[in-house]
Amino acid sequence: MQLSHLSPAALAEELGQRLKQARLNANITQAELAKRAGVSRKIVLSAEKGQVQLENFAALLLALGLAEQLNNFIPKPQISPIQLQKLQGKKRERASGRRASSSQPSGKTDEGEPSW
Amino acid sequence: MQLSHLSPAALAEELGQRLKQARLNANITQAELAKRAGVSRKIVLSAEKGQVQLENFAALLLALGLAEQLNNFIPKPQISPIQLQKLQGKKRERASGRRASSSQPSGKTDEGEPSW
DNA sequence: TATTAAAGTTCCTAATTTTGTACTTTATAG
DNA sequence: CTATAAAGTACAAAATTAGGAACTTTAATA
Repeated sequence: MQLSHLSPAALAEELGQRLKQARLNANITQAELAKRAGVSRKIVLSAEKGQVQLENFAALLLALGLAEQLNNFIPKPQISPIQLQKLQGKKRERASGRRASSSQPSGKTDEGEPSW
Repeated sequence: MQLSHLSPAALAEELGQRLKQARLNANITQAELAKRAGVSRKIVLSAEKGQVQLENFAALLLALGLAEQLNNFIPKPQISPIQLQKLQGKKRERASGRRASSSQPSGKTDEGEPSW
């Protein structure tokens, strides 16, 4: 499945469905999960539709024992190669962006180096 | 890092920080990311603190090209072994829970089979 | 097929988030 | 060190979500 081709809403919904499947695999009810996660049943209900606050979603993942898997998702931030190059000592805390050196206020603002 | 030992709030916050690091690695500003994702800059700001609606978080992931990685996180739901056993034909849409067969309305409600 | 508990819907209120603009602080290029 | 743009804060209004209880629908067991 191509998650990257989905709309934000569709992607959130997909995540909700996967959460639901995980709950069913564990064979626990929405009410039980809600209790374990310390949230209302309504949260579980809407979370499975993809409409939740990240923190509540996190609570549900924890309650289902799925938290560790998040490491595979967004791995602990690594300094990108491009940065390693530029940065001498300290780590970046802001995006760079070219200076208004003198003239040529070209249209494009970014898109210099692709991500990582 | 032991994500499973964190509180829901702390876990959400950790995810926000990782999102931020990913943005910095791509070297784009909050404003740029907001524009690309079609959300307000404030969303980016609070998302990096872990306070966002899942859908907005999804929008940011998409804008950063991190969506595919979600497959590693909550993999496409698989039917659990326990289910494969029980289910003959159709797939489960509700958690089971024992019936009130006759008497013994014991205290415990679930916790029969551990997850998967 | 009948029973019954899980899941989904509804309503109103309370709480929180999101928007948008403006201003302050601060990292970083030069 | 200085200039400047990125990041963070603040505030009021608008929008959305969350809480809680009650009620309806429906999957799954026996």
